[in-house]
Amino acid sequence: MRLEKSFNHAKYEQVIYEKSEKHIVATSQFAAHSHSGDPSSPQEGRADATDGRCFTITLPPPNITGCLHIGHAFTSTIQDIMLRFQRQNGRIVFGQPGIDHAGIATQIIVEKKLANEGISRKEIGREVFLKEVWKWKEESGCQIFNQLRKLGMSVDWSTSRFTLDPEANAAVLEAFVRLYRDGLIYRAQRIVNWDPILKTAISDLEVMNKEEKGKLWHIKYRIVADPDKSANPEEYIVVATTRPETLFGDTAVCVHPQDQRYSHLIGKLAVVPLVNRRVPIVADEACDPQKGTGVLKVTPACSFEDFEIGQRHNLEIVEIMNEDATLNANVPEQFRGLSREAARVEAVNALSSGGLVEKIEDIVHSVPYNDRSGCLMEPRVTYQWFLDAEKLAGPAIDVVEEGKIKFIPDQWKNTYFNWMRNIQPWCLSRQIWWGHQIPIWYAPDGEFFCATTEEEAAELARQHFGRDVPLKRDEDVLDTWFSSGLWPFLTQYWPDDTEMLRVRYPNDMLVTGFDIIFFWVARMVMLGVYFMKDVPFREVYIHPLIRDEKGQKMSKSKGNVIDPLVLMEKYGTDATRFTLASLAIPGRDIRMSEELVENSRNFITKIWNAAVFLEMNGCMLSKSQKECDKARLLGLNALILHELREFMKATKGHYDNHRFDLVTQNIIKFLREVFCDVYIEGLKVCLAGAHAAESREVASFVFGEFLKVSNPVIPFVTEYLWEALAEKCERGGVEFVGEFEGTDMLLISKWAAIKEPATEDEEGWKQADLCIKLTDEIRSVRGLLNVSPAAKLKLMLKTYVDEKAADFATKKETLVRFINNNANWICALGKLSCIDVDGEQQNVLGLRIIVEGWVFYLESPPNINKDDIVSIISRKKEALLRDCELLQKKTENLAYKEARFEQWSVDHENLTLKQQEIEKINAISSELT
RNA sequence: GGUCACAUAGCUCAGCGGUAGAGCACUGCGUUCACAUCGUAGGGGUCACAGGUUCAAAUCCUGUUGUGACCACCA
Repeated sequence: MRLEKSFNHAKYEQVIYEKSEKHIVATSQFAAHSHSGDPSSPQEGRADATDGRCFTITLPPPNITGCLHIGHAFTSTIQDIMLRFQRQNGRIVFGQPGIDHAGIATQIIVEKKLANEGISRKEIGREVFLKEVWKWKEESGCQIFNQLRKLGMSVDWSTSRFTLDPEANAAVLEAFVRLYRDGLIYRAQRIVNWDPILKTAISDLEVMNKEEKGKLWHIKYRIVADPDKSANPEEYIVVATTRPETLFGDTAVCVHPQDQRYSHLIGKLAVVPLVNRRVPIVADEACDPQKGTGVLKVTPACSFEDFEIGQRHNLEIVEIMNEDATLNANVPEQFRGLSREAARVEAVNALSSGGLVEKIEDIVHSVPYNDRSGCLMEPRVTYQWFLDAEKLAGPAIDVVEEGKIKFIPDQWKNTYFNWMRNIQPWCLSRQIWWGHQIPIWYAPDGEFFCATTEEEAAELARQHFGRDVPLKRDEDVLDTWFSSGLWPFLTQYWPDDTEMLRVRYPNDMLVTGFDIIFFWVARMVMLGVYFMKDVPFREVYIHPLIRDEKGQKMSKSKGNVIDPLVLMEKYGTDATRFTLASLAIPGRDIRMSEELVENSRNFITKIWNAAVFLEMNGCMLSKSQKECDKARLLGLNALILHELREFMKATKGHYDNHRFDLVTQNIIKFLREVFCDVYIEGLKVCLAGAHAAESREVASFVFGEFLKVSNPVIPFVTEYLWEALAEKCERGGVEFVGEFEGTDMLLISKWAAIKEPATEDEEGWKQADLCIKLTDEIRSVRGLLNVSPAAKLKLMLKTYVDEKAADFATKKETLVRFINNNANWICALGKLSCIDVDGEQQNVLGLRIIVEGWVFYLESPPNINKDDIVSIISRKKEALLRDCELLQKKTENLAYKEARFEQWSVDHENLTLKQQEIEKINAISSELT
């Protein structure tokens, strides 16, 4: 015996992966459409029906800061299943691996690391700092690739790209320059979300609003009725604010135009306390009369809404914050240099002592934080580079509306549309160092030039000024998502018109989480359609979020993270992948627990044990197996081939529809309930008899196909068994261990053709199916009566419910012949001593088993009393009566008969049969009593 | 405030017009040699509620209630 007790994943996964790699590389060669005709060519027989196009997935590039977490494992498993399924079915497949430089995240980490060594970024300067980041990237950047290998990702790692490699950098700058020259990128002074600790602008998308307790200060602003006179101390307007420290930047007071309470004040001036600035009282729809006092203080430099009001009313912008959110020189001296928190306290004190605070209210409001750094945001007016996203959004909406990109599940397109239709200018610049530096050069007078290289910029400057001027490059870098947005074509060496770009773009599929739709999916569509004139991918599979078993988000601080690396160590990669696949239900958050992985491991052991059985009985797999439509003599074999056909058809459908949860369900059901419980159990008595050779052949074939079908989900154990049970391995006593050769791997094996069976074969599986139902009934009865499996009972075929039917004699002859030919396994499954098909003797105390109209007597087991039998019979009768009632109602429905006659007929026939069964049972019951 | 989901067995979830399904949990029986990481038999649900469409609704539509997510929101 060569197979061990169970699959030793620790020992073989890596070996198998290494053996797979050459096939993975060979099947992902992009030049598939130029068939060489060379039989040794790895693409032979591939790629074909798809005009030579690759099945391509661009894998979402993980951050260089990243370590494989359960979310990566999930999304990667889904993608790898897709790749493996397509590969098995003969296509060239390509998964584009890569890593993202993750600007802000990486800079934070390296800065912290350096800070621990007592080095500050500012001190060492940009160049040295960047060297440090690259050094750090080389040291720790690629560990996630090894983790993905361990997960079995079947991609050609030599094609990996980094978002900041030289070619990527050139492409990103090229994209920027083109967009700039097309008038879509501009520099503007606008209000942005500013992180005062990182000292950079960040994206709206990275801002998380948190509900917090806060205070609403009601502050009196005196009114100046006549600009030539001073304010009347008795006349004032009360504004309500949560941020009194920003009043130093107030340049207006705003009320709603229809608000009766304040209409008389519109056009007059108000005096901002503490700074004594006279500001206009303006009317604007943005002011909500219901909120606060209905009066808004307008600080264009400190609030998005105020900034817009300021634009509408042409208000002055008074900046009051430094880049670290301390107050600047534009505030009265006593407040300068204070932090915003301290300034708030001081401002409120000053206002209170002046009697200007009318009321302080406790409220709950939402406050914006940087999701990444956790820092409270400070809106600030700064110069930034913007992309006019609105212009790109139109076409990006169209392609989804036209169905050129399909979201799975479909409803996510609403989220996409919603965002696209309200799109804001995309702030591209970040005030950090790690990333693609913006390709803009400034002349001393502030004039700037956009070019991909410094030389080109210098040339532009020369043309502009008529002489050489010193140029200084913009210090800022681009938002990380800008390069990500170019990723599907950038990775194929755009802007060069490469063959791989033509073959791989558009991608077939993108797999990602819903949290990335705005950040990434939307940007790829906008930029892809813009630069490539075609969608970046045809389908977007949005997978759910993995939560813990209680439905909570996993987080390190909660300590509820499930580490996929631990799972893979403990239960094996196959068990981990199988579990993740079984959870891949589109559209709903999912709950994950270690227990589920344990169950999967147990199931894999079940597969293993089936293999052990086959091996023990000399059922060796033939690697040349091609189809499953041969007629078989033994009914059990016909049945399993039929079941295999159904299994393959259904599972292929689920793979095609990306329903991997249903794929795993099918795999479990087939292996457990069909292959093990029925087929192997029956086979045990058939391997010695007349049909032994046929049975070995069929068993091997079916199990081999099962391994193929399961391989995309559980590649390692299936690959191992495929080789371990292969005919050629049956070498004189050579120990298999460590000899995994990896030839003719499942990885590249096509499934057998699924053909409809010949008629005589169909008869075979139908009869066999009847007998399976019969043995199920027998087992059920035995279970209810607690009859020991050791007690073999005799079964007699008594009669058919409708003996008067014209084809009764033929039917009976067929069944009798079948039972005679297949008695051994039927007896084995039903724990019978024999089946008497003449059935003339009657045992009044026998149990009646009725299946599809056939009535059998089961010899009554010893020590069984009549009451038990009566009770079983009456239960059966009750069930039949319930069925009849429903069927009666249905068949009496004339509209139903008219609308769906075929189905009605089936129901009607069924009803007749069941009614006859009830009559039989009634007769039997009267015999008993 | 806007949008989108979701409510089915004790738990986690499939099913999405034609007699309610799985896994786990639970109960009985069982180590008969592929498998105790197991086998075998079984119990358990008026499919949130109310209307409507239909010959027929868990399934389609409308509303109600509850839950969740996302977007907007620093008065």
